Amino acid sequence: MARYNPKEVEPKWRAAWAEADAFRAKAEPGKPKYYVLEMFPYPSGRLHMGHVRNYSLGDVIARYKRARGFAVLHPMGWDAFGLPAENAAMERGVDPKAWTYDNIARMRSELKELGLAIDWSREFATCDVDYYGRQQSWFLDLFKAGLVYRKESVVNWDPVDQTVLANEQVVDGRGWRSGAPVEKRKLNQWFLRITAYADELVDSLKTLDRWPDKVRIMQENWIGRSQGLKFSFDFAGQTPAGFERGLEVYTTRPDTLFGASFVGIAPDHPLAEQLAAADPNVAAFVAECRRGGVSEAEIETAEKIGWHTGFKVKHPFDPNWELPVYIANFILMDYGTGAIFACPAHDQRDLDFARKYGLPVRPVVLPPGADPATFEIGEEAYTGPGTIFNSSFLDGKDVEAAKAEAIARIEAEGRGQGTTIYRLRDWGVARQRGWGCPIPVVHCAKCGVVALPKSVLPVALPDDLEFGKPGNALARHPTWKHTTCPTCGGPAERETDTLDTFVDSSWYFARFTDTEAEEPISKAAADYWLPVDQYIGGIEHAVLHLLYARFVTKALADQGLLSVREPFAGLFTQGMVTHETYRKQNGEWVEPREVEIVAEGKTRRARLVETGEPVVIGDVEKMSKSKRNTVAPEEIFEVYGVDAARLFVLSDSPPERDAQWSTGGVEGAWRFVNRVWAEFDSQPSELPAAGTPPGDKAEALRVLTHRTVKAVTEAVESFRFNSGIARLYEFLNGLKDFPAAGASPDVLAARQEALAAFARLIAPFTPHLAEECWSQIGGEGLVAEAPWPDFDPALSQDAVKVLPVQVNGKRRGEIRAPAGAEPAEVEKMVLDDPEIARRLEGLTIRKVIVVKDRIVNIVAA
RNA sequence: GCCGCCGUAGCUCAGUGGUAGAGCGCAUCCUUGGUAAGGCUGAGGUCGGCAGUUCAAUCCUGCCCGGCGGCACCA
Repeated sequence: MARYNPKEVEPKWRAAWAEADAFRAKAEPGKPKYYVLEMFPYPSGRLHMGHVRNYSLGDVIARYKRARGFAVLHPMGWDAFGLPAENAAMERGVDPKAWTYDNIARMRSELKELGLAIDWSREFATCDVDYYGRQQSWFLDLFKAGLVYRKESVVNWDPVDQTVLANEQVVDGRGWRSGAPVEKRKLNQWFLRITAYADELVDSLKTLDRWPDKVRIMQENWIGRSQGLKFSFDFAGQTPAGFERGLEVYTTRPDTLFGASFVGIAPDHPLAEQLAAADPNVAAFVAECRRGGVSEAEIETAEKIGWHTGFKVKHPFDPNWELPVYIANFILMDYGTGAIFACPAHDQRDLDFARKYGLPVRPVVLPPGADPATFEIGEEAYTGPGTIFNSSFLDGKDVEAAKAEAIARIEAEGRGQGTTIYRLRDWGVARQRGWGCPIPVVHCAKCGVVALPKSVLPVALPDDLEFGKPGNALARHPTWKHTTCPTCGGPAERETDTLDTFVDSSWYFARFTDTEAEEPISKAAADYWLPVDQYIGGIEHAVLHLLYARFVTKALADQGLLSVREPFAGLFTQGMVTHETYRKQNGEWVEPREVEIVAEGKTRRARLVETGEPVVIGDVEKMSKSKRNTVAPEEIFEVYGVDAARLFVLSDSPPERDAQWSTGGVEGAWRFVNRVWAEFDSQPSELPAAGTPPGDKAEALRVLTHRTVKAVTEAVESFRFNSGIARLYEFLNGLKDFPAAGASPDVLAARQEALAAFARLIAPFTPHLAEECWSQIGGEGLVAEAPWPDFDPALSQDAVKVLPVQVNGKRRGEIRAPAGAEPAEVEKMVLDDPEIARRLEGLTIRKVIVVKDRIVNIVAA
């Protein structure tokens, strides 16, 4: 008997797939198409377990859909621009371009080793000039359409990475990559007008029914649409300079206008700045407001503080009612108008503030069932539904009706307007970095900012950028930026900012549909393949990449480059790969490979392989370099083969949850691979002639086979790969009851059927093993090109059912009945059964419940 | 605070309105020409807690407890 040797078997089949060009995507009209895509990797240099999991998941889908007769597109590329290359350049003096392409070469070979059913002919990297040049082309289209603009604004500046960050890239006030506290800087910046699509980005989330709710909710929160009212207060008495037209505020609660107590402005509101310039005390207060931290915890606990400006405004519905104007630290300049009217009774923040400064608290929304005479607000604002009272013409209305009425009244008086506002900001896309896609515009002293004509594209990066020191290598290049203005022919300077790498990844899926096309996107190919039917990646991109890609798709559709308005019809967010952590007594982290686990009874202890020094087993955490709890895929491939690694990572947990890597687990998968092979190896090549009628035993095996096909098919369809694999384990265990040695001809034939199904069922998970097994039993061609097995519904269930019999809900016996037996018939069988009868002695039968093919319950007393 | 997910064997996880399952680990035994291995058998579970619906609840409903994730001074 030959031992299974993945080191020989696996490369052999990869070569066979390449030889057959098995995974080339071909648009075939009349055949249903399926586009499966995993988020493409950043070429950091090494494949990690997260990649193994991500791409194995996608590969299961790709192989399964192919077996199901779909024309499948499953491509691979590289998200190749970005800072790590520049950092490597600075640290090690290498060229970012060479570094990146070297990494790509290494990772490509590692990915190929995984045996993925990928059409490698479509591979590209975003740093290929063929790619980013075409990105510049559609960037110019958006420019022309007014979706790109430049403005001076306060931006997030990452002092470590020395670049601007988009709002989405600032997490808890820190740069998402560097972790450095972000500074505010006023810069000329390039923006993409994502807010023009805010409504559609929210509204069409509803159509993405194959996206996780979680991601849709996160995007909805991020866009943060709210309907409300913008209106102006007139000043009473003294009017500050520049505010002759009043003080504009935004509110979502115009129904509570009669509960107004004061008006608040943000510390960096123009009025506050004006006052601060004139009065050092105000300036000191504003400075104090700014000192507050930016983290959630700090904001949470920050006390509300205010400064009474001395100004007063008139209530819009009662000119004799005057409200004081405060500068308050809890008001944000970059939301709404940076000014609010406060209704303490129905807003907690306003209430905290009002209590502190002794301002009136007047309830105007009466909760259902409350008595208007006695209803009072304590330390908790009432924000629920109710009936408006104490509110003149709004009295008696519910909250929604009162909102509409208040807005109508304000609009009629010309004081303001019902408005929808968003938390979403336009996307700042310029980065002051050299290793990125150049923005195709020039600055001309005479003509200003001039977009280049498409005829001069691509604007390629120079090959001799100098990355040895911090800052923008493109800006300091001696000659690159000097050019001529396409409008006037005079001297001009190229824009030296490059595009955010999220721009690169916002359309790559469309380019994959035809990587040869002259134009950025081949309309015909995109129309055939898009949208991506199944997109797979990490949850960390829920509001970054996934939002940008949706926006760019819509914008490109409006420029006529695409037909779809949503790029990803189905989204799956997979969990992370985790591992136990280990530390020495001195607290130093230790890698799993340096540790051996010893079981002492039921407790596990760890020690260093080298010295035997005891090691503390810590928490299970995401594999990371800092905790040193990583396991290198190539070392696993070397020992157990690729299939065992794939199998384990797919079988360990549901794909959306974290998977915990363990040596024991991968060893279990490896043993499974060997047992599968042994089972196939034991099948004789001489088989009985077809048509041998199956006896009971053969029939039982056929039932097992067909049930397994059904269960695995359903599991794969619903992304429960781990369940599917669990069924395959059970299938293999079940096969042991039907050994080839000494089997009768009919059983041997049933075994052949079982194995033929088995090879095809494991093909998406362990493709190399599947080929070897398929070939062993004389399967035709490659299993990668074989159709998915069908199941016979009649065989996927038993002919004879074992029905448990309960008496008063407790199991008291069982009977065997033909499948589909009628309740009356079953009842008779049960009551005739001597064992059951014994159980019922002395009891009166009240009721007999027969659930067809399931169970019988006798209620007796 | 709001929203979402999770709680089943020692561990990692399947599963189902009716009989509780896999891998790993553990124990017993077998094999010793698959051997830095393989196989047989087995033990181990109030299915987080309480209540409700039901003939019957691990599963449905409600409340509670515990863990994880996202959002949040957004007017």
